[in-house]
Amino acid sequence: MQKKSRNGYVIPAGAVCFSESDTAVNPPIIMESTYAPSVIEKQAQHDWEEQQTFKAVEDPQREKFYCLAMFPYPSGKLHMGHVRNYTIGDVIARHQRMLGKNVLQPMGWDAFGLPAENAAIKNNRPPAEWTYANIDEMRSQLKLLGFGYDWDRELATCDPDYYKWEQWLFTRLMEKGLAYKKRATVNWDPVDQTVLANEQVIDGKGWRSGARVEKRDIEQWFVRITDYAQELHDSIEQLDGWPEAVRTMQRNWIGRSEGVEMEFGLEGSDETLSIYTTRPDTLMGVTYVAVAAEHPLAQQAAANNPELAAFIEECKQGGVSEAEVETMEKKGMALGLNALHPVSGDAIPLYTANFVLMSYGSGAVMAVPAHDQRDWEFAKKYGIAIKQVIFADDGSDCGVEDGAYVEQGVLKNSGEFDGLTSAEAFDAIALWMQQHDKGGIKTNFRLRDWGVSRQRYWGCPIPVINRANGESSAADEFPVRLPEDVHVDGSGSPLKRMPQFYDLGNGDRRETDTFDTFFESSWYFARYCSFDNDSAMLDERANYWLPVDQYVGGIEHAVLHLLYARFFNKLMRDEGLLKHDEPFKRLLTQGMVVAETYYRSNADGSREWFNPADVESDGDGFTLKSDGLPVSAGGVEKMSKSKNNGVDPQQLIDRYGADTVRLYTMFTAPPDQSLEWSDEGVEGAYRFLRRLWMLAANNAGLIRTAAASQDETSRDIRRDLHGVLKKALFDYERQQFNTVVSACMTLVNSLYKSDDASLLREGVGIVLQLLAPIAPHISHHLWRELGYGDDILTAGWPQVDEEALVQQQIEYVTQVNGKVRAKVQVPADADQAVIETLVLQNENVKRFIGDAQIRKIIVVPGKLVNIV
RNA sequence: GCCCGGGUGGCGGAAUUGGUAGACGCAGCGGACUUAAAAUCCGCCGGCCAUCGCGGCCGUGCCGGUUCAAGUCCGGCCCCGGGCACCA
Repeated sequence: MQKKSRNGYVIPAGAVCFSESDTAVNPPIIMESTYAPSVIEKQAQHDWEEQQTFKAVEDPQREKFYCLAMFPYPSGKLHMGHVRNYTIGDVIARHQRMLGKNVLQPMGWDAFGLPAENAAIKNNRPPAEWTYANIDEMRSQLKLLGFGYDWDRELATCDPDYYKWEQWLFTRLMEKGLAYKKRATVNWDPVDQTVLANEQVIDGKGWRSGARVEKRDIEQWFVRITDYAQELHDSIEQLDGWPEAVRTMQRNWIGRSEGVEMEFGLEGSDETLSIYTTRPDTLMGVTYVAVAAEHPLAQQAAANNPELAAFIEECKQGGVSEAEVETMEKKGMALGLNALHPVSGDAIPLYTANFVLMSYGSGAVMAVPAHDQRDWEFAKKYGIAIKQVIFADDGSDCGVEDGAYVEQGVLKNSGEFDGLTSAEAFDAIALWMQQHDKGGIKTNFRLRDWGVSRQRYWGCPIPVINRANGESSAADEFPVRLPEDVHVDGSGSPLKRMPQFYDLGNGDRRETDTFDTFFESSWYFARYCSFDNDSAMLDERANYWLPVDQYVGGIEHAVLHLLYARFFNKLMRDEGLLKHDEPFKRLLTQGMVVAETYYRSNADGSREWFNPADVESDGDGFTLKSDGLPVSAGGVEKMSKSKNNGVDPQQLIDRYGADTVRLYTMFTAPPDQSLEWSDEGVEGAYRFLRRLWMLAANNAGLIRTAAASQDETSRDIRRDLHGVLKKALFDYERQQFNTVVSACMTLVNSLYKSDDASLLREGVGIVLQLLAPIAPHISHHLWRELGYGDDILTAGWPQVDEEALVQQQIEYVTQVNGKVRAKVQVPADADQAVIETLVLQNENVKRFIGDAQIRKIIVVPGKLVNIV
């Protein structure tokens, strides 16, 4: 018996809980009455370390499960986004472990990157030092959160033992012709005399100098991802464990299209201009052809046309990002040259335009103003003819006076192609091109080859030697080690000033560019399997663990990182290093962690941002706690240093413990949605864990000595218990952990109403098991303390007792004309006729039917009746 | 500009995928306990109307449609977020 207050509610029993009737046989069971996370978490983590619980060992006899969360960039301290990401991963890993799988969950560091160089400039310390210090800091924070990693496999991409293998692989790609050099456009800061990342271009200006950014072509290394475009496109089909949105984004990014390639003639020349279009049916409506500003034809025409030369110069202004190119004002200028229409032979004016990209296709596009909106606007602006050749086949309005008609239809004004539908014309024109030796059907991809050269220091050196004779050859020793003792001042890569690095004698120079950091993150998932192999990139162990069964990471990686990793997997497969075709079986893209922002505007228009913790509401506005003066709310944004709206996970762990932080991040939003921070919500999560603790502490004696006896009320509670359990197990399967936590709360609430020992033992056990992946420390502790067993992680997974769910009476929601009018109790075994009779006897139902004729009665078995 | 998501109470969210809208939690209000506060426990909690506590009408960003039945499906808009190839 537990102690009860006068009104019948359980009161905390102090440090000693005992079962009065059993004291003679069993000594009182001592259990701490207050929940002290700092103590039990340290103890649980100690137990796991001592038992080597999370050490992963290959075992072909057991079903494996490889669970991976995207490794962090070591930016300083852990932020809430990390906590969320790694909690989701750990919940899945622990769940699978409890299901009996042989689980691998590793952790490492995506350690190369731009921020280390910026920090180096600011602190005047080498990037390596800053990076390794951050890794140490963040590792210890991850450990405090109790994540079940096999730390033996930890890796950092800036470690030569790691990056030497990607250097080696790159030289293999060079041998296979999959890596090549070509000129490509970068952002150039004319003042700082340095290449800028897109992120460093703000409104077309350099972030430090403020100078107008220019486009500049330089020699760079590329990897032929386009050779794999078709396979990367087709195997998206296999990725049925990925969110549909991500598969669509990847498909669109690769951008497979069927079109026609055709040769346009050039007036007064034997040369031709190759043009690709997905709308060959509009061919007879072409009224101009546009080429990129860097196109040889434009350059040529500019030679004796100063006005054109000035325009081409103007096109060089601004950054290279697609968002910038696509949103700027569309401008162009006639070259004074004509192209010749491949079919009619008519002269077509050539223009150069700032929206045509040299790096995409042939750098030339045919323009059909009548049937393309951008072409239409351009034609209106420059007084170019608009010739309609497609008309609606149902005779509906299809004029082009107010805008382009972009639908498919029937051809007119198209000579021999008149009368064909768009689809027929596609084939007819392709055939015509083929017969006249001027082109034909071609599959095109939007995807471009992967430019991997970066003119930066803190990255993996590209293992290439640039020979005195102008040729490039692969390095033959690995690693090509990046010097770590350097001074970074922002004036370009220090490697370019280090002859001891690049000067190989005889005029041979080591390449000073480094790899895109996506290079490192494209294969780390595989290296975890063969982490200690010093003689090969990968080994057989990779074929045991891979593919990754569950990958977890931010939605912002939906295209680039995931596409490059898929590509690298195929490269490694074709190198004979791996067997499987795809690296990630199942993917969970988690949402961002966001919080309210607050600011004051400075005189110069800039904003000073205040942390939400320092702001309070005064009813109709917000004030800063320190001075009581008003601040403005800036809306909910992703937690960031720049908006000063971050919450430090460390402080929360110190105050509430890791279990509360983990529980809160799982409970407050489903994993794939953005999570809005709330301090009160954390308080609520903590309250729940304390409540669970008290339930256990108050009933420890009952639970430990439970006998199998149950009364009637217990049967009802047990039915609910197993109903909720069923839902929770379903939610685990679909990875909706917020409702798993809800289920646990519901269970604890109903268990508080019972003093049936057997029910309490079963119910508390189920709650602990359901909670074990989410709040592992408290579950680990109580499982042992209440005598369920030694280790909850090896105790199996709870099962629904279907017997317990059986009901005598079922409540039918009864609608009249689709509106709920009653809830009627019906025997579980009633047939349709009985259900209808019972339902029609209900007073409220009768009232709403009145003397209306019943047309139809719809019965959804076990649930609902609708009387029409 | 292009591609992909998302809009449900005061707030975070739930609704087993077309079948009771608002589970669970936060905040708030009322009560119990306390000398008091905190903690804890109990109750109420979308809006409007009505009433003995029966009950009714409206309600899931906006407009329209399909259906016995729509938060869920279809068409058209509005707003917010993510990505756009050198941030990671």
